[in-house]
Amino acid sequence: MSATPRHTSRARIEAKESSILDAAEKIFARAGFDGAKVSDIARAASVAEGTVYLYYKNKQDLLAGVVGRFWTQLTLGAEAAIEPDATTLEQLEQLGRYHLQSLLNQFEVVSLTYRARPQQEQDLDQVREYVRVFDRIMQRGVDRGELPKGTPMGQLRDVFFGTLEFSARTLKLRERSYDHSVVTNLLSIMVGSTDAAAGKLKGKEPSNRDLMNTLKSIQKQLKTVGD
Amino acid sequence: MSATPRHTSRARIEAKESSILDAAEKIFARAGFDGAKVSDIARAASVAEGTVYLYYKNKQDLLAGVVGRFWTQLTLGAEAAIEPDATTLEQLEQLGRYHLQSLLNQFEVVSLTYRARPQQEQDLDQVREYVRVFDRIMQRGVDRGELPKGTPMGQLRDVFFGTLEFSARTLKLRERSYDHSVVTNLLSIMVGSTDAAAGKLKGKEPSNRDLMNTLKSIQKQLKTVGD
DNA sequence: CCCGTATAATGAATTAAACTCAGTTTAAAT
DNA sequence: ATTTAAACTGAGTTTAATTCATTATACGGG
Repeated sequence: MSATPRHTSRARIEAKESSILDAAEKIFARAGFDGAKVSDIARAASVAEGTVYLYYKNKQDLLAGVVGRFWTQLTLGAEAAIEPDATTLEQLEQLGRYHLQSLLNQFEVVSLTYRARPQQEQDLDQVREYVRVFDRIMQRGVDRGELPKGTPMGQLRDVFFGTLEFSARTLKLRERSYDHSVVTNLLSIMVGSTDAAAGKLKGKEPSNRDLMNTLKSIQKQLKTVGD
Repeated sequence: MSATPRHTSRARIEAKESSILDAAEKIFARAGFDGAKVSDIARAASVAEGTVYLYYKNKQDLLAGVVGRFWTQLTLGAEAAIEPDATTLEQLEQLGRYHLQSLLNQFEVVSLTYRARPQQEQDLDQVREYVRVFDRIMQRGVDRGELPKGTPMGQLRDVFFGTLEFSARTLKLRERSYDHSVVTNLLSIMVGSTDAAAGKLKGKEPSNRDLMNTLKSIQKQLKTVGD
């Protein structure tokens, strides 16, 4: 008698919760957090206002639900977008493309992330989970010998996500659409630095040819954009 | 009779406005935007609640005032922190240090920036003004010949500010204090890419020695941090 | 198939806090 | 000292989040 749900199937409840989240996402994205009324969200979900509060403690918590689900889905999408057999560099490019494209496509929801919990409490767990996709790629790169042992992953993670996020804002601000060169350029920069570190840690002097190729690819990529 | 202020000196009014902003900054930083009550802000400024609304249309507008003043002061501080005669690289390092330190010291106010106006209307003008400090350094670097003519300033600006912002969040999250190596590593990466571009645009093959020095400096800096 | 009842849902009532505005005070020009 | 427009005040209004007493529903057992 303990494991028996006394009422209402799990599926039914989850469907309702999901429809509330759908409605909330729509209204929050349209009107922003302050502009969104819980009564509007309830109406959009075909539910009474009080029902929302059965599923979420308050409006902030509802926002956290929307944002959390978004990042969870993003994690799944990212994992699907990455080919397991590709090289580390290719995987980073796949993640970079996917990330930038997602930031642009769902700019409003991403923006809501920063309203979720300013810095109080534990940060959004789902965001941390997403970031691990990057960490896994890098770790595998090190394990495979494609990246030097001492690669500063934490630093590069901030470079990767920080740059993409600011690039997305810049693109939005200038009303431009997805631009693949942003990702390519970013990777050129990161690769330059990891290659450099790799050279030393492998203990062999890189040949002039190797160096020139690295630098040429960097310079080639950088040229395609300009300001 | 037109230019004569009929009542109350400008200085007096500006002092009051400033004291309201001081109070608002204190309360917003302490409690966050939603947690801050206008009545608390009014009390902290020794002013009636209605008076706040004589100076600011609403609570959002008050927040914009606080955030705007912050970035304006940041611009002044940045300009003071940069030695006019230093090389471009040194100036970038000075700006980077100053920026990261400011982000960490005033983390709460910086966070409020993103609540100010999600993406609606024109973005905070004062933030744009601040960003120009970076642009001026880069432009001067190009003019002086320290940076290649085709340096993609827009891209590098996103790398610079994006990385520093995410690094600041990471440091806060891990409860670490200012770490200069973050700036140094970032510059190594950026310099690597500009040097590469410079090599081509100057039309001369970089010597193996030059390349090795660039890469060694990058690798040296990267080594100091780790994850 | 119907009943009992625990769970889920409702929406009117409560509360909290942003915002307004009619009345009062103040600064400075005369 | 008087005048008066600008500044200020804070009680009252409004809006919207949150609560909770009441009603509806799902479903296991009879």
